[in-house]
Amino acid sequence: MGCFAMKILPKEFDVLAIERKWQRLWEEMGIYRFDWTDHNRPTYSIDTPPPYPSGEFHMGNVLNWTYFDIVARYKRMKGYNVFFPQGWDCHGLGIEVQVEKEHKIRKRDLPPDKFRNLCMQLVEKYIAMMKEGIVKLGCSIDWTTEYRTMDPDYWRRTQLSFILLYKKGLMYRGMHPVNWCPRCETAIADAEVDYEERKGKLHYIRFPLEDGAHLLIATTRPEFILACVAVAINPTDMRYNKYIGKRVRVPIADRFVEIIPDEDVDPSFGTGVVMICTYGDKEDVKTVKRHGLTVIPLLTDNGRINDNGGKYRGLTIEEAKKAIVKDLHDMGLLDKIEDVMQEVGLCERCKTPIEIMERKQWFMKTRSLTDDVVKVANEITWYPEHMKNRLIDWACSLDWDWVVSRQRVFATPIPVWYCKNCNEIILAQEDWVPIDPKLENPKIEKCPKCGGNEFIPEQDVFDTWMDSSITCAVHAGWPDRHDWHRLFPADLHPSGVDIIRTWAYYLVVRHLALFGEKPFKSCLINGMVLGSDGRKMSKSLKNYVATTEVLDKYGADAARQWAAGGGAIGSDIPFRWPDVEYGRRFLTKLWNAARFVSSQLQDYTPGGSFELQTLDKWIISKVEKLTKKVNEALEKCQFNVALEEIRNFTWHILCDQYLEAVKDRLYRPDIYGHAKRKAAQYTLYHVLYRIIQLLAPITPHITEEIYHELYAEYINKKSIHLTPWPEADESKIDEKSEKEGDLIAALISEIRREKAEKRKPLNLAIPIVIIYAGNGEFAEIISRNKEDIIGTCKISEVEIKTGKGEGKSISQYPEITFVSKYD
RNA sequence: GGGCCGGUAGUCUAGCUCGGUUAGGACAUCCGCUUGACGUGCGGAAGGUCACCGGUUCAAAUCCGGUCCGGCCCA
Repeated sequence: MGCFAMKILPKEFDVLAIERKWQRLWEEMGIYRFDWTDHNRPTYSIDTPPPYPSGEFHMGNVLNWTYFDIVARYKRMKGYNVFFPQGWDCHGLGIEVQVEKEHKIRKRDLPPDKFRNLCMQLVEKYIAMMKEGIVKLGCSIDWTTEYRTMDPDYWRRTQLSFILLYKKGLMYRGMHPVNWCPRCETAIADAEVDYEERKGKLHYIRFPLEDGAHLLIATTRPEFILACVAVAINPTDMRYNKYIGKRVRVPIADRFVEIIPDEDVDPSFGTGVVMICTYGDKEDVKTVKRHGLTVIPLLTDNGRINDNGGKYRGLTIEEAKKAIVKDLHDMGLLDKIEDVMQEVGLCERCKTPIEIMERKQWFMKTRSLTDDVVKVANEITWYPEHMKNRLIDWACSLDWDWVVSRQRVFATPIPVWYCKNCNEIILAQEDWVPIDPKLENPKIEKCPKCGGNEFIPEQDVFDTWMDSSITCAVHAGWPDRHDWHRLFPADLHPSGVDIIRTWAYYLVVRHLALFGEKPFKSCLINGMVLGSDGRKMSKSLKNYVATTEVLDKYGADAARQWAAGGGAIGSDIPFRWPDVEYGRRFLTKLWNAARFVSSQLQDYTPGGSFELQTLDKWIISKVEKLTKKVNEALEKCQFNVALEEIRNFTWHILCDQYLEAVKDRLYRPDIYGHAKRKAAQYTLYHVLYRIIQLLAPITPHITEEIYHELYAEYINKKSIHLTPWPEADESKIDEKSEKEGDLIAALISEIRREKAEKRKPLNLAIPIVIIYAGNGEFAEIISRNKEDIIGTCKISEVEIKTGKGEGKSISQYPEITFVSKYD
């Protein structure tokens, strides 16, 4: 090994410039690309959730991306061939709603391809913004994998997966009640419904019995009286069960319906008598199904009363409610109106109250897979573990199959036609996709059933989750690569605590249905980012902090420390400027420590002979233990633990204690000898290298910069992120030296502390220090290490006595005391 | 109503899995110091009934039961 020249780090360093430089160089070097040709290293694949580009890359994204970028970098250094893709989940109602607002149009006002183009333009704008955020955060993404779900090459896969599931009998078309947004005019899934507590009104209405008496029913939705198909009471309710089987007349609708028993009726709510309508709420759906009642559709797609509403036809729901309440009142059938709190289902995207409607829709048979979902959820490793309950609880609570069709525009087309003559479903063949049935006919001459040759394209499109719930297979290369099982199941799926019921659930159910396998082996959950006031961060609460504000002020390495250290994974993390500032101060501290090392190692060459001193062995032993702890923490995704260990070690053990203690040895080899200087150089060289390696996954930029200035030439890897991850070397763990070193460090601190307390400058020489070691063993240790003590504390003359004596005692070592004489 | 999570100095948080240090840290506050890496620093001080009640134990922030409060998700 020849001489190598370590550069002296400059005093000033521009964090943002360093970060931008490495972000550019990493991409140029292509060091984060997955190597398909490498069959030696084990693979590690991350199922990066493609974000929905509908705004900027916010602090919630920062938290999430930091988490799995740490994992990616850690695994890469551990020797894995890491696959870290990035896509964009483009389709969806959110973008459509934004385009409608921005251009003040409705989706039906334009031809579908024109509307689609407006959506794509908006998505591209947001992708550019979010991509900039991801790059600025320093994520080690393989950008050659970038994809957009709105590209036909992606929807080819969505369509293919549909065809395969249809052939397996897991997709069907049918009339079933679905959640319907009357503003967006589309079906939506359970997962897309938000619930909000609102004040409603409970109307008490008289329903005449045939014998002239009447039953008083209570309802929050009197307008649905038009679609009343039965009146239900609890069979155990002694007040009413004599009426079971009798008929009542429905006012307004002027029709007789049966009084039926239903155990779900709560006798204590309202009057204990409820009207069953098609459909006022989800309960109605169950009751109608249980009793085989007829369905009277009442609403049009845009939420107005339809032909079944008689004279109320054409009114909006609200208008109809008003009119009907008035008419009931005029007829003397309205007893009273009370305020009541009720849960209202809202469209997640536009906050319009949803309705329940029956339309022909496509469904996936998800409920038949629930047992398998539960089984797989138990096989997956969850970080933190209790999060698996969320998936299991959700899967078991689903009442309905997943409605996968949407009456929208900006989405993957459902690759199906219907024979105009016999209504036969014509499913696209596997080699026809991607295909938009609205633009192309099926590639067959005639209907296989009736021979008809005219086809009606399916107008509906897929739920966006149909695109994003096959990413594990798509990332792995399905269906184009024969070897896609190399990366499937994915090793890690990262997810937010709020989307376990959607993203994680749909991924599991789709991949199970398609391939009979779990999509990912482990699932890493991030909590929500809260504002500094402790509430969920949001623009409307005015506690929002933009990512660029943070990154441009303190840089990515500081922001990543907030994300990694702000709290445990899975728990909500408040955004705190002080955390980011502390992160930045740590970077400065690390830089200065590295600068000191670089200045002291100018003449250092690895090799040669020297003997490690107690404090050298002490810190080397401690850094091995640190390595062990960081390894254990990262294996469990305890990023906050790992970061805290490294920071405390760096700041206090290395900087405050070791560096101070060896300065004199480094500065004055003429007194202490060159071998002892070299021992300190060797120690600094190794300890600093170990620290920047352990820190590299969390703060990738500054560690890369220090690596290149100090180590690259010798280590001979073009990036610290390509160096092999350090494993703890047990042979260097040396309890005896640690014990001795702890004593020396404590003694030094105490002498310096006393000097400070006496208001003396630290560099002032102390003429005499007398140490009473308390026993022979301590005396021996202290005398063996007295040079470090003398040098660090600037002591002219030290006397070490074996017995107990007067003076100030040393914290943790009550038997040791010392006296400093300044006069 | 159900499930899950949480309640630790002025604020935020670690520790709780597997009981035993003086309950660790950050920010803020106060006092002191220009020290041949760093004043973006260093040294020091003050600040806590670990929500409450009970149990297990030689020993509980940690384990168990209950209560109260908050959050999230669901009905």
